[in-house]
Amino acid sequence: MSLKDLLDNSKDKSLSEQKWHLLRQSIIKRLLSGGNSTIAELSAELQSSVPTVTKAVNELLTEGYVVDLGKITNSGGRRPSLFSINPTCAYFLGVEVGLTSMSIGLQNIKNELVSIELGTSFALENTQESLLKFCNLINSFIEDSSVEKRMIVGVCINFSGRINSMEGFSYNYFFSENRPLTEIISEQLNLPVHLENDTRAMAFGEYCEGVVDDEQNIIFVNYSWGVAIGMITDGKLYYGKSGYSGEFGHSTIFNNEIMCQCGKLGCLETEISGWSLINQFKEAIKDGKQSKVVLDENSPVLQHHAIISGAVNLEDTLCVDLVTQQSEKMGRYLSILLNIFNPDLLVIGGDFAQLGDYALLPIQSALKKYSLGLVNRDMKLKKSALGRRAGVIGACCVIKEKLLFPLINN
Amino acid sequence: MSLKDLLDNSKDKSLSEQKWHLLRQSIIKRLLSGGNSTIAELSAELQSSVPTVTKAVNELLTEGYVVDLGKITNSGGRRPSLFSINPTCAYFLGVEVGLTSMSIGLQNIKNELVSIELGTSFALENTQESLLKFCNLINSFIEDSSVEKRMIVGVCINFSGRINSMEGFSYNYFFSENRPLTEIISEQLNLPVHLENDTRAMAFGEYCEGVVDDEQNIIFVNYSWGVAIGMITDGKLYYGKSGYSGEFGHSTIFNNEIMCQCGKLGCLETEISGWSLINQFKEAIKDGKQSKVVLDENSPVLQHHAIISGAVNLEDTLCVDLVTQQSEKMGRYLSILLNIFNPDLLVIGGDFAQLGDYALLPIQSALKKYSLGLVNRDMKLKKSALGRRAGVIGACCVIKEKLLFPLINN
DNA sequence: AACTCTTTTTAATATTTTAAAATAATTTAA
DNA sequence: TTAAATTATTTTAAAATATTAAAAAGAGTT
Repeated sequence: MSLKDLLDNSKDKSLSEQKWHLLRQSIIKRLLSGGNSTIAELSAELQSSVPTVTKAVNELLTEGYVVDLGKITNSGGRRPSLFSINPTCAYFLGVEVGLTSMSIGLQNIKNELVSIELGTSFALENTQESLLKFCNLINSFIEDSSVEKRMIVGVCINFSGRINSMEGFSYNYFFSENRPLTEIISEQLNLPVHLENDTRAMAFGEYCEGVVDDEQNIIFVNYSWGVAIGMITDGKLYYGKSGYSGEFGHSTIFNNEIMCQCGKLGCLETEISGWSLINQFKEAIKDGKQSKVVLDENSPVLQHHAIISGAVNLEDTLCVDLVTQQSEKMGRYLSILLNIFNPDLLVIGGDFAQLGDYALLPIQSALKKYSLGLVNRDMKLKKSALGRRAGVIGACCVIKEKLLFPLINN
Repeated sequence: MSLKDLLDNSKDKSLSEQKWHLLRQSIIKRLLSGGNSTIAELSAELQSSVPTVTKAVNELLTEGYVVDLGKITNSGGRRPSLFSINPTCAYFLGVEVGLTSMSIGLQNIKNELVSIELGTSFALENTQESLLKFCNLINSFIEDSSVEKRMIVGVCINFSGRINSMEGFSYNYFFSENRPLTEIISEQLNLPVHLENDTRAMAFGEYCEGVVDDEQNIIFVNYSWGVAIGMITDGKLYYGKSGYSGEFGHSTIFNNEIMCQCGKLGCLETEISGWSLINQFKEAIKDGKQSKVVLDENSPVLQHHAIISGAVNLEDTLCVDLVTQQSEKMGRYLSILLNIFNPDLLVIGGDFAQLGDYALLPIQSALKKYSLGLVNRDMKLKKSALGRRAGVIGACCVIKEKLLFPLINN
């Protein structure tokens, strides 16, 4: 029993075999998206007769894809059996890689988190050794988990740098000119591998298991060290042509002379981002402002966390002022996106989401001020619900979506 | 023979009737999207046997939905019959309303323009009389056309003001609090009516019949009196929550003190738009600049056209300078959209598209300068192919899509 | 004119649906 | 409380429908 034959859509079958295969897929699809169902419900929705559906469900039952949850009560009459996807029939692995640490998580097919490991220390370098170390850490995680490796059907790895999801190439880290990185890692793990942009994965995580209810048009802002957005349009993750969409942080917005990490002048990130926050903090101290927070000169990332924590935990005036100013600016420029997208929901995620209302309220008021009323009234503003687990959970959801796509979109 | 029963998806049929209905729909769908087909092709793609498909096609043939185009040659063997949608089996009406004129067009189901009337003078006012006049003009157009009214299956009307496509309400023109405007017009025309944003319709027109080849992620810029964008994401027209998406022109971009037509300060339109072009022209004349163009003080819209025509037809230095400056600015701010969308294609439409390279080249160079290289390399920049017919043709395509949606998405 | 390739038709086979009967549980009424 | 009526699922077998595979037909090629 493996998902592979269920997903296999090769055409080396006779017509009636293909149709039977399609029916089985439709049942799985229905159970995945619509939750548990009775035979009668499946029959009505899949436009197949009760005897046919019964036969197919029994087949899936003995193969282990589906489990019988027992009889349920209804408004009189014979009680039907309720069927569900067997949650242990497939698992999905999600990995998030940072510069100094990585996180790994494992979910079953019902999106239930089986195991998660956040912030394992790992030095991301552009070497063969680093790549092997990376793969070994993942393999160890799998061995330590309670799940048999053969039950894992795929892996999604999030990178913050430039990657091409479609072709499986990574440009900033683990770069390899000839072969797609996915192929190399796949060889080490012996599992299908998909590369994903970290912000996009976070957005999808919030969509599947986070703060999103029924909203179908969503902008997720990853407001952290840098700034990027992930978009869900009409209920589908948006990629753009090559999967580079969402680079909001490198929009040329300001006429300042600050050089961005990307090399251009005046990017949004030069005034609105974790790294610019540090510069603003240092500038203020130089100007004689006082603060309870002392920065660790060795680690920029720790500095960024210290300022955010200074605002939310210590209520340090300077930190609060700085994040408020930034957030209001962020709101002003997010209003451009609001006017363009008319979204149902705007989610603030990333490290700045920890600030809660310190970030959300200035953003909200700036949105009110700068966006069109009609568009602003249509939208809800919320904070990420998954926090720092968003990336890993999102990765698990992404690889599930990718692998089950032929099944889900038919 | 009317499309209605073919589109009818009501569930008051037996299972086998429903399935048969679905097969017929699938054949029509295939012929609409994939072009003409033989029975063998249909059989392979629809996963039904040749005898079954033959029976269904023969049924559609006698009902008049499908026509036999005769035998075609292939690589030896018996020559198959090629089948096509009957182009006269359904017609779609598109209407574009401006403040002083309107345009109407009629297309058949194969997107062939049967009749078009551009720039019929009509004064758009918020009165009952104006609305009745409007409907009468449409009814006259239909009578004057060679097509029987009963063969027209729906109407799409484009407005430039705020409208809610989903609910059928118009806010700026023909406003009615209680009943959706679509309902009122529908009563007068005795046809199903859909309201659409003009820029979105233009974008869809270019997608279906204009400059778009196979691109699936497209930004269409309606660069005219105002500025708005229409988006196609993953091959589908994007609306947002209520259909207000695309309001790029009212993004707060500048820190100037110019009041926009929308009432806010610093909108993109205050420096980049047809109406701002007039102000810039007058300002320049006041500063002593020379120009061959003399503006008609009575009509702002004519002024706007005069300056654009001055640049493209007279090669007037001032006009060329102004549109070049504006276009470069436009390119700079479009680069934000590029970074966010990573589109395959950026289409410049609206009145400024008449400028050709006077507009396109400055936009292109600014895009190159301000957008991310990766994203810029992914994109093609093109000029609208449909010109001022984009709105009407787009409207026809939109109403066809709306009505055939259940058929197309199954 | 025979051969090859492909579509179309035909008839046998297989599958699915339909409808009726059986089962099972709840609701109502005596 | 108990039994009948009601509601709804499940099973069964007959009927309807679609598929398969073989044969026929059509059209070009050797």
